[in-house]
Amino acid sequence: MDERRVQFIEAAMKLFAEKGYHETSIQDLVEAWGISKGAFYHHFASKEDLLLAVLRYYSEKMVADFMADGGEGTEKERFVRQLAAHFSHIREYKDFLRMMMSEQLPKVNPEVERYMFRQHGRLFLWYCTRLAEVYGEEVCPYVYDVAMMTNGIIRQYLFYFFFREEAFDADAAARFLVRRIDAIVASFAAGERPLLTEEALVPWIELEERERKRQRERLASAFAAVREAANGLDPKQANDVLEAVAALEEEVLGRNEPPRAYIVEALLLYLRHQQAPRLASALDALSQEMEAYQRLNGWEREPWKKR
Amino acid sequence: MDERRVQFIEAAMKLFAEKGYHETSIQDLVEAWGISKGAFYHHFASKEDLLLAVLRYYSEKMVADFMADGGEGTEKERFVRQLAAHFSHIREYKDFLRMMMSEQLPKVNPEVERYMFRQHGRLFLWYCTRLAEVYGEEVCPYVYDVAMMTNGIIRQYLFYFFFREEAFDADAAARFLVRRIDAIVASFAAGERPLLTEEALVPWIELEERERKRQRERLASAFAAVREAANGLDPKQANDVLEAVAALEEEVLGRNEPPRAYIVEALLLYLRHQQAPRLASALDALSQEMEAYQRLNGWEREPWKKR
DNA sequence: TCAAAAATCGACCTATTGGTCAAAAAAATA
DNA sequence: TATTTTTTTGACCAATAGGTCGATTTTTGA
Repeated sequence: MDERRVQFIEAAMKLFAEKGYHETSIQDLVEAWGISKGAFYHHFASKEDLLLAVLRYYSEKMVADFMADGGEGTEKERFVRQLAAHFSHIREYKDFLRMMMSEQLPKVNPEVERYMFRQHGRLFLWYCTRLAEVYGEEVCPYVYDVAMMTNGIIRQYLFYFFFREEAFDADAAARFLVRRIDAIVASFAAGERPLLTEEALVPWIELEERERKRQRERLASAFAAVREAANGLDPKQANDVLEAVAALEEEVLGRNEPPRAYIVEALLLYLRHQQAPRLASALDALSQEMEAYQRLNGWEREPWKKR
Repeated sequence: MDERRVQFIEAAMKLFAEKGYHETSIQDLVEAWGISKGAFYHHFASKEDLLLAVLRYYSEKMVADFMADGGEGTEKERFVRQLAAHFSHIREYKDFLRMMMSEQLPKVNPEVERYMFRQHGRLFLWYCTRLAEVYGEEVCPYVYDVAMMTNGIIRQYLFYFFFREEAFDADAAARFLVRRIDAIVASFAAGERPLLTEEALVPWIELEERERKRQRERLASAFAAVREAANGLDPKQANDVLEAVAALEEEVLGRNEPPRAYIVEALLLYLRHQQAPRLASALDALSQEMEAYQRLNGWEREPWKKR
């Protein structure tokens, strides 16, 4: 990522954590960074865009770090090491955690909310699979409960860890907490019924996933509608249009990366230039669906560039 | 409390939970409630005042409800019943919890922050004493750890409980969770060292308490300074002043309730009317300390009334 | 019944905010 | 060196926010 942007993101996070998102004006940001307002808007499309970038940057960094390989040894040893690493890195994420846990996550932007929600689910699922690996098959019926409790316990301790000033032994803490989790796991022995079941959780943690799938279908049918509309054209033109549509579909649905804006825009422009009213309205619908699809996938849109 | 005010508070919480504090303008509030802006400012001194009132109202209600007597039976049975009651009332506090847990607690006002922090500590201490009662003396060395985990687990489950639509068996959930806590408690058998010790926690949970004590001392010395200054006056006047000061001290420090503003103001006015420069500056210092003291005690100031 | 007090109204004010833009400076490219 | 592109500037803008205030209506209480 643009190095300059990273610097800005880190400085912004500091301010956000100190004063809160809403209370930090762009003027503040710009002064702290020693540049002008115009320059700010050269790097970020809006204040919300900055917030999203900040959240993305830290969240991604932290989750990746959390999920890093724990090295050699048994699964449990690795798990302990993963936790310990996370605890000892906590100071790096202090600002981020403070923002996330103790105060506000602005409701300003549904995109932000959705993104954080998804991250939450991602972490939870990671706990589930990791705990299954550590404790083997016996834990599986209760894995959601164990993951829920593990998550809760760790969150709570994290909350404490950065309120305390002195250093602490992250390794000992991790071992200590895992021993508690051992006890929780062991307590399920007697064929007890779990509180959380997969079916009860699926709508919660996979709400996003499902929504994305549905949007994908909607998008596909928008493509179909454009193809349909192309039938009304003369054969030569129809052929051109269909090829362009195919390319567009490939760009948007065929790859696992964010579609390249210039390709999408170029193809749309080309298609719009085919003078055909029926095509035009189908294209409007299509571009709307494409936008929704990208938003749902949390693909970062490039900051707006003047030309 | 003013019934009208309560209605307003509840309506406001709904809006805050839906749209977020910052995104809810006074215009929105006023429209939702069907009154005018002027009327709003008749009931609340400012938007922040409203927020504080809202937070206070719900927090107090919820904590009180949580800490309600659990009825008959062994301590553990009562504890389970307390938890179950809390779980089943959750829908009443949905808005509040959503605001507190999943998203924003606006950083707008240090008073708000301090208040919520204190509530947090209060709940934690409640867990500590309650767990000690339930599990007896053996748990005492680990009670802070157990409380921390209990708190974490319950928070996390609460978070889940109100994302789920269907009803659930609060009683079963409480019993289920307490069984896990049993296991955690049992796991400490082997004379293990706790992670959290009282001395490590005291600065955290009693930071407020200590600060309040210190402020009390500062206030007392401000009173002493005024008395000192009164010595320079002629005997008759000095006597009047000393009596007024004593009355003021009684009002502010002697009772366990918020001092009545009109008494404090009247006495200050009276004292200020004694033409004595040395007294005046001591009085300035005093009124400042009094304000700080009240703020620290979280005493709600009456909404400003026009006269 | 009537005057005093409380509650309500809504036009109005000021300050600030996020955001724009034409022009200038700096950097990159040829 | 000349020219194009990127980056930066800061005055400017419209919108909106929280908040005020004198006038008006409603309620209270004797």
